[in-house]
Amino acid sequence: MFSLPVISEKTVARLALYRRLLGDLLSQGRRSIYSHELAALAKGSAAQVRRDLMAVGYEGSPARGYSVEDLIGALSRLLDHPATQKVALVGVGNLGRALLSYFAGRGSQYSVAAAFDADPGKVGLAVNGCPVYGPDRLAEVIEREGIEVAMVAVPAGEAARTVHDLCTAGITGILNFAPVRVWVPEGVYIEYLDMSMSLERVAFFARSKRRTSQQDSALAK
Amino acid sequence: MFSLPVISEKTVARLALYRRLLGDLLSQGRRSIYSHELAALAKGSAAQVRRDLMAVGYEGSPARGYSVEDLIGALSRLLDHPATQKVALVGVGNLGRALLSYFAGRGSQYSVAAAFDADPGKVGLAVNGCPVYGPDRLAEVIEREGIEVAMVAVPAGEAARTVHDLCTAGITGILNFAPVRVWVPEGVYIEYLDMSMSLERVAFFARSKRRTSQQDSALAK
DNA sequence: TACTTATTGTGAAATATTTCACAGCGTTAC
DNA sequence: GTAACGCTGTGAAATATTTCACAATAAGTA
Ligand SMILES: NC(=O)c1ccc[n+]([C@@H]2O[C@H](COP(=O)([O-])OP(=O)(O)OC[C@H]3O[C@@H](n4cnc5c(N)ncnc54)[C@H](O)[C@@H]3O)[C@@H](O)[C@H]2O)c1
Ligand SMILES: NC(=O)c1ccc[n+]([C@@H]2O[C@H](COP(=O)([O-])OP(=O)(O)OC[C@H]3O[C@@H](n4cnc5c(N)ncnc54)[C@H](O)[C@@H]3O)[C@@H](O)[C@H]2O)c1
Repeated sequence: MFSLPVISEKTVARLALYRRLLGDLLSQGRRSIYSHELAALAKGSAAQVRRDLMAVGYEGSPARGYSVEDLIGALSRLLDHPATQKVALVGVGNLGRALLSYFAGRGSQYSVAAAFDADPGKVGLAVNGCPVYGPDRLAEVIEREGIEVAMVAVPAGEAARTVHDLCTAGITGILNFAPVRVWVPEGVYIEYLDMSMSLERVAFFARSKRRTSQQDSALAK
Repeated sequence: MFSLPVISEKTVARLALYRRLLGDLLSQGRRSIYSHELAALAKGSAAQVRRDLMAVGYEGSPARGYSVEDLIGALSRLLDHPATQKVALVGVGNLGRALLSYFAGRGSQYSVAAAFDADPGKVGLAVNGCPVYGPDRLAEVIEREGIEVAMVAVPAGEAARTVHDLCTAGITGILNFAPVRVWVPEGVYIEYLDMSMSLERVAFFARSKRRTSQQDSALAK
């Protein structure tokens, strides 16, 4: 039993990416892989891959590299909850429905066990197999199901209240799709997934790319 | 006419956030703001805000801070295209439809001018005011509309082909929602918006939070 | 067996990012 | 008028992250 070496947010993001890439590789029948190969897939450097994997505790062999299967296992032990983790969704609108279909579809580590919506017409339905409750039952259902992580897809004006209620109900991790920053207490991790800001970033760098690179001919192939 | 001081990806992300926060502020009637106030909203430091704003070229006054309105203008001149920018969407499924409703709804800088889907039953429809074309018309429509940025929401297996076609059609910025890494030529900027990886990150840090902090009582309020 | 080769794990260097700290400057108060 | 205040812009220090470089090592070869 030893304390985690404090893994940086950036490293966790890359470890999750490695696992995804390794999963593809495994399904293609690949048994082992070298750091420089994984680096090429992840668009990073071999040294970075090795450095990141130090945090995981899994060791490869100089001759064979890393066992794809074992490395996925080691990453999963680090990244995943021991049991399949239940997730809540608040806001079953256009985005919420897409999320339900996405997370229902795949045999994922995560299952959306409860959804909440203020629209009485939606309460009581089951969307993609997930029951929809009224927001008044938030605390009760979250406690009963043992849910610790939630996704927020309510209108921007409702997000602050929703996030506060989730924190009160004992949630410790929140993925917020509403384009507003909200306060959370110590001990709660919140991440913002803001699609328009992503699009702004893409548009910005698209323009600077265009300005600085003439070699679009690389496409010729 | 002077060359941009090469703004880092992280800085651009924060500048976009500042603009969003300033927009909220402006609509609340706020006229000016100090770096430490903006920092508090953005969960950063005052020094970081000032450093970031150096890249924008806008200067505040020691007495009044920054004019909210003028700063939004300066950020927009840096971040935005001179004209409202047209965006393409490929894949009008569950996620694609949500995106169309989202970007149609707001008087955004970005307008989704064309959508593409392989399903013949969807071709010819207008979803949220956006026409849906067949994938065979990708190059033609993108050229005609002068589109430079695209969002990809097709199934994972189709993403590589779709991205390649977009690059060939002259797109220089791509926001990819499909959970696969794909190759793009020099001169094209691609960003991955991977929701399951975001959720994994949230679940991971939710657990480490829980382990390290007892002061959930901060919620008491 | 001994030699060759290619890779890993990691200390140390290099680089990128963030924070510190303070000179300089409008504004306000007297 | 001028002193005091609290801010901005920025060089320099501190910190975080990435890359370099190499000893250690396992496998293949003869
Ligand atoms: N649609 C997208 O693709 C998209 C993209 C990026 C961001 N977003 C953001 O995600 C959020 C949801 O977007 P949407 O398009 O699904 O909106 P939507 O209006 O279609 O859905 C919002 C849902 O939230 C429910 N709701 C409202 N208040 C609630 C409350 N207090 N508790 C529980 N449920 C409540 C409504 O009944 C509705 O079903 C918005 O903040 C939006 O800005 C959406
Ligand atoms: N639904 C979500 O909330 C969600 C969340 C995260 C990621 N994603 C990813 O986004 C992508 C789309 O998800 P979805 O739920 O909308 O799937 P979906 O199956 O509902 O929609 C996919 C759409 O793409 C179209 N399509 C297929 N091949 C095409 C091609 N070659 N050219 C143009 N159109 C094509 C299909 O006709 C369909 O309309 C997937 O890669 C998925 O993994 C979805």
